[in-house]
Amino acid sequence: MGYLEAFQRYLASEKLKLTRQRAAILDAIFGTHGHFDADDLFFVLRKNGKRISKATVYRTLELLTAAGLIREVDFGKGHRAFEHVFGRSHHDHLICTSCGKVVEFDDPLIDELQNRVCRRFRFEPESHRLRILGQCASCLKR
Amino acid sequence: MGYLEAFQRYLASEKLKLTRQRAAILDAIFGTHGHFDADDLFFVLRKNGKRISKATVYRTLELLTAAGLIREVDFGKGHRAFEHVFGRSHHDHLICTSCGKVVEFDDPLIDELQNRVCRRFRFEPESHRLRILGQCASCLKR
DNA sequence: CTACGTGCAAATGGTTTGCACATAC
DNA sequence: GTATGTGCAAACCATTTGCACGTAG
Repeated sequence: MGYLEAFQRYLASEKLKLTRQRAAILDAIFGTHGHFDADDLFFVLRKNGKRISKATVYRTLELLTAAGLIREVDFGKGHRAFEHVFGRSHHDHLICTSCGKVVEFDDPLIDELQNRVCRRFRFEPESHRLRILGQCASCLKR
Repeated sequence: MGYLEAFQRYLASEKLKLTRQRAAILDAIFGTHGHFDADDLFFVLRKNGKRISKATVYRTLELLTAAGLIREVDFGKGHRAFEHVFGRSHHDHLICTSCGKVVEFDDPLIDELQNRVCRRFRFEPESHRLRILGQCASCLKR
């Protein structure tokens, strides 16, 4: 199942419509890799000749988050960034505090930790967000 | 060493001054527990008869973060929240996605994980932020 | 004394919203 | 046909900033 189909299912289940704007935004998102924000998307769309208002971009980002196709990530800064969820496996982030480089990683230890902590406090685990901060090899050399 | 002394040291090292406003903000912060934002602080100060402008509150929060006495935490929402660092040991957060309750925890496994990941990607670890999301016991009962 | 700090009010900037018009189903 | 969606511009709102005045060291 592709991302478009997944989105259509969500839209149908909520009695919402698939518009040309929403399809274009979806393509723009899954046509690129890595993290993006509303502004990035707005300019990618414009470069492709799609003139879609920022209001619509924001509204669609919210929709896609609710649909579980993307999720919000937070690397500080003063604005929101997002990343793909659909078609991607779980991962966390390692961030260089000097140059801002972001490396994605996955380590099974985190699940063990998550379960242990949840058991201890009687929570039902859903997900987690782990950011490790440090300096990358090239920044260390300088 | 108390938090005031720690702050004074930082100020002196940066050739900055300890004003009555800064002292009042510091007291307001360490006189309460838990997380807070600029607005909370502004109203606590006002309740105590201290009329300090929000601009100064924001400027002081930045200063205290730089001094390592507090740190920014992020629980979503559209604004910044902070928590004490001074006098507190390291911990991470377990957050209930239903009621928003925040539980602080510490588990040594996270250090092992942090070191392992950093070794793998040749990073020098500095710190991490882990949030585990789930449902708390009382929300599960409902 | 004088460099640093404060309050005020205005500016900022990402995000949201009201509304008239457009369109998917 | 009609409920939903879009574009636009205005509104929002937390945060930041310029500037004249205040004050710690």
